[in-house]
Amino acid sequence: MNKFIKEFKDRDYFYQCTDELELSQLLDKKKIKAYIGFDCTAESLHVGSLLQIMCLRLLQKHGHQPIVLLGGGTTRIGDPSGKDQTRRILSEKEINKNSKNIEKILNNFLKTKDKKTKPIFVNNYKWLKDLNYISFLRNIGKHFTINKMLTFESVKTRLDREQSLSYMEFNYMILQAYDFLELQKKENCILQIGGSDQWGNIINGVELIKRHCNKKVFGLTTPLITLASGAKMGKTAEGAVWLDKKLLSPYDYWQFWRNTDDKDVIRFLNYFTDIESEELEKIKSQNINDLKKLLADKTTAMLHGEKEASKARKTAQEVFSGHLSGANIPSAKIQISQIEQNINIIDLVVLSKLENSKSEIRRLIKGKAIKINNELITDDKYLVEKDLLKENNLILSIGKKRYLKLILN
RNA sequence: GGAGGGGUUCCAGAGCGGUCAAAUGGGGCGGGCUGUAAACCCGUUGACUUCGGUCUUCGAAAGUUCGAAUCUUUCCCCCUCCA
Repeated sequence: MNKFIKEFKDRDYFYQCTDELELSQLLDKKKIKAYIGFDCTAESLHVGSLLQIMCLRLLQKHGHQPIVLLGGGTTRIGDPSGKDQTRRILSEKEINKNSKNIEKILNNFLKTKDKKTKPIFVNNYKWLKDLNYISFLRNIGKHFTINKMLTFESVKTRLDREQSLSYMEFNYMILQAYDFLELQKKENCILQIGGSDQWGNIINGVELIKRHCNKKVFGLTTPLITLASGAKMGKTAEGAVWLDKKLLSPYDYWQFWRNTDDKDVIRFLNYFTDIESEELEKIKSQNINDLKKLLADKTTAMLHGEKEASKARKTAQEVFSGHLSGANIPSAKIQISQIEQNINIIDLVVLSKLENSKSEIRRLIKGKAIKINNELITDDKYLVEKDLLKENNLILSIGKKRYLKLILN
């Protein structure tokens, strides 16, 4: 078996392939270009896309060149797969902004000095925006039968539930197939990878290319990753686990991985780090908490860099050791003009922006959650002395996980 | 086109003239236990408060009433069944 395919399987990225044997043989013979599409519905990617990103990294590792397709054009249509309702249509401006940001994030993971595996970024808006309707129907549309399109899962579920599926969305799969065709012609791309929900769309592309230019290309899908709790990877109740430090700080990202369920740790080390399987085999019986730290270090470094990862680790060490020196605690500056003499604890918390509802802060105080320099505050009328603030070593904490050093400015 | 059912707080879902800031479950948050995990237990979950209360919420608007999430009217949106 080809090495890329082997590792792809060892890491459990494998779900389905259009022709595994032939693809494997082809990969043995030459280096290829493969693509994954990312839609631009949100301003950033979240960990739900991480497995896809890991696939691109794996391609690079084995000397193949990844193509990142930004769905600037298709996002204007909206993929009905896995959606039971039409998505909100985004404005052109939003989509452009999103695609730029997503490109930046992906580049964090994929940047390399090796020219041969340097990621190629393309935006399908480039070729979709000027499509001529008549010629598109004649050249591309003729290869699709409605009979077949109606059998696709994404279409079927909508129709079964009598939920409307607009003609616009119905066309999505044709456009995605057309993307593959374009990439095949322009870049000689011969493989599309995607999540298992993309299988139908991928197949369409493979078939279109076969009919249109009588060429054989391949599709490969990854399984849907779920947490031990059964929840989908990527979204928590507070929101998505973003891969953008403006939306989720490196520290919080590190914490996300540090708090992985015991049952998921080995699996995730395999999925989301570059640790080789022999290596993983050796370390997997180590202390579970050390493994979680390793997972957090590796994943954070991959996205935000080594520096941020070790910073996050140090912060965590200080916060959870119980010995606060303040050296590694995140800090916030407070305008001196906002502080008149001594300040009420509630107002101080609001100023710190750790929490902005005064009712909530009162509740937290009642619930023994708020501390100043590790001293529990039990009275919501407690006054914090201004002098204490002046010394710049006042550490405010809420619960066990939220800490902030306040600095007078 | 015909008949019916519904829109409730983060989500699901009760309430159907006052005792409703609204049951219950999930989720979140906080506390306990522990290992920053899981499981479990407890508390809490609209905002503001001088802790007496005050203000804003039950699709939208108008109305009936001392009093409306609950009744009436209009509008908007969803769903189910039949053609």
